[in-house]
Amino acid sequence: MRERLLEAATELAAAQGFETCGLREIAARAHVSPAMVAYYFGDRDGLGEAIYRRAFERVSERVRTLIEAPEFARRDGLDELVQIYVAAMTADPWLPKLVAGEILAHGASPLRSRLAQDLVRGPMMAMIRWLEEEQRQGRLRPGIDVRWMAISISSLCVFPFMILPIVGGELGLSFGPDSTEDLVTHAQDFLAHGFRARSEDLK
Amino acid sequence: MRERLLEAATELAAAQGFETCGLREIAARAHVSPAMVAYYFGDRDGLGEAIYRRAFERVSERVRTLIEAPEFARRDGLDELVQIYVAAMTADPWLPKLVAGEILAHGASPLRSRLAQDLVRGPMMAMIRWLEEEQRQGRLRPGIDVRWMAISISSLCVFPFMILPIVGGELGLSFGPDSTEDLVTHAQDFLAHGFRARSEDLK
DNA sequence: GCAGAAATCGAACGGACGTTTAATTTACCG
DNA sequence: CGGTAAATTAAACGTCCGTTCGATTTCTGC
Repeated sequence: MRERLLEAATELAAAQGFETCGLREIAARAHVSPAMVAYYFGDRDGLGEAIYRRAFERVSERVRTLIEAPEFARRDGLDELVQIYVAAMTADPWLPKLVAGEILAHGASPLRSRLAQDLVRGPMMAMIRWLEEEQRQGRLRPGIDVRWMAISISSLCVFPFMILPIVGGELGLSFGPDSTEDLVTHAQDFLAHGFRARSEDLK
Repeated sequence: MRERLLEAATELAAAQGFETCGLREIAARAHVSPAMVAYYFGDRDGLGEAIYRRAFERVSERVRTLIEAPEFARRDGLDELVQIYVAAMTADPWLPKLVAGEILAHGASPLRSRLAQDLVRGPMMAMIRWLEEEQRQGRLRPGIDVRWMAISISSLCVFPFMILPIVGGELGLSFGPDSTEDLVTHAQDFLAHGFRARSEDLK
């Protein structure tokens, strides 16, 4: 039943934020009594810690696996990077909401800070190091701070998932596989022109 | 005292999310009794509506004013657009959190949906129409959907404000005027290479 | 200066929440 | 089969929250 509780809590936390959903609601969705939360996780915060830890570990694992795959280095890295990001977001639709919740969270929840740190020091640092190597080899434009590059890539791939549910309808960009494919294509094209080195950049 | 309540509630909502701060806390910060909320706004939701309406109206007004300014069309629009976005974000630091809260909000709060719609139909549509005109005149690369262009520009300028408080420390990008300036410079450079038409794009 | 209206307050109410506890069911094993 | 431990529950407890209400203060117009 522990796993059922984690699933229910994750779904509800993604849908409306963990802070706003009650223990009775979570327990009802998991078809157990609210007392099970105390039994398995000690208290409400324990459940919160558990679902955030599980979520971050899953995505961290996925991204790391993809970025360390042997075929990654051989192909066009930028295009691949976009696909990895977007694939991670579509696979776990609650991910952007988790990031959003992280922003809204109270100042210093030590657990969440640590989880965010793990995500940064792991996959994000791997990406930055890869960008550095690409830049050194002349495949990316020189003179750009790779940290800002990494942030821009994240922005292009993550933020649309936040804003599209709000503005997508008005813009005629429905939120489905089609739009996801368009996003990948657009981001790849944008990054190719924005970051990739060109003949005229090399003197 | 009505204004004082709105200010206090906005500050707290930006700091920790409106849902998580109590009426007594808001009232204490405004140096009034909790009963004043009911007196001026009916109930808690009324106060929530009021602060969101005020926030969206202010930013909508600011962006629209800037984008409709006569000197805007004459200068390099892309650079200007980045400055407008970043200026709006730094002027109202709670703005990214408001967007984040919008994402986490319960499915269908009709008010918030309407506010988001106003923001899209106003400033965002103005930006898209301007992009279309620039593209038609050959100053932006052809063949790119201007809607995705607009989303990318928003992403580059807004998302860093969400993610930097989380990962900035680890990356050595402190969150101050310096980093803001770097963000503007980087985004401008990125957009210039990514979207602006070049000689080799024109055949 | 006073009457009436507007503004503000303190205290209390009812409900929801997280948590605890004692009792009951279920599962395991000798 | 029986007994012990784990799992699960229903009910109750104390607390905090949003709200209400009657009383009190402050403003306003005559």
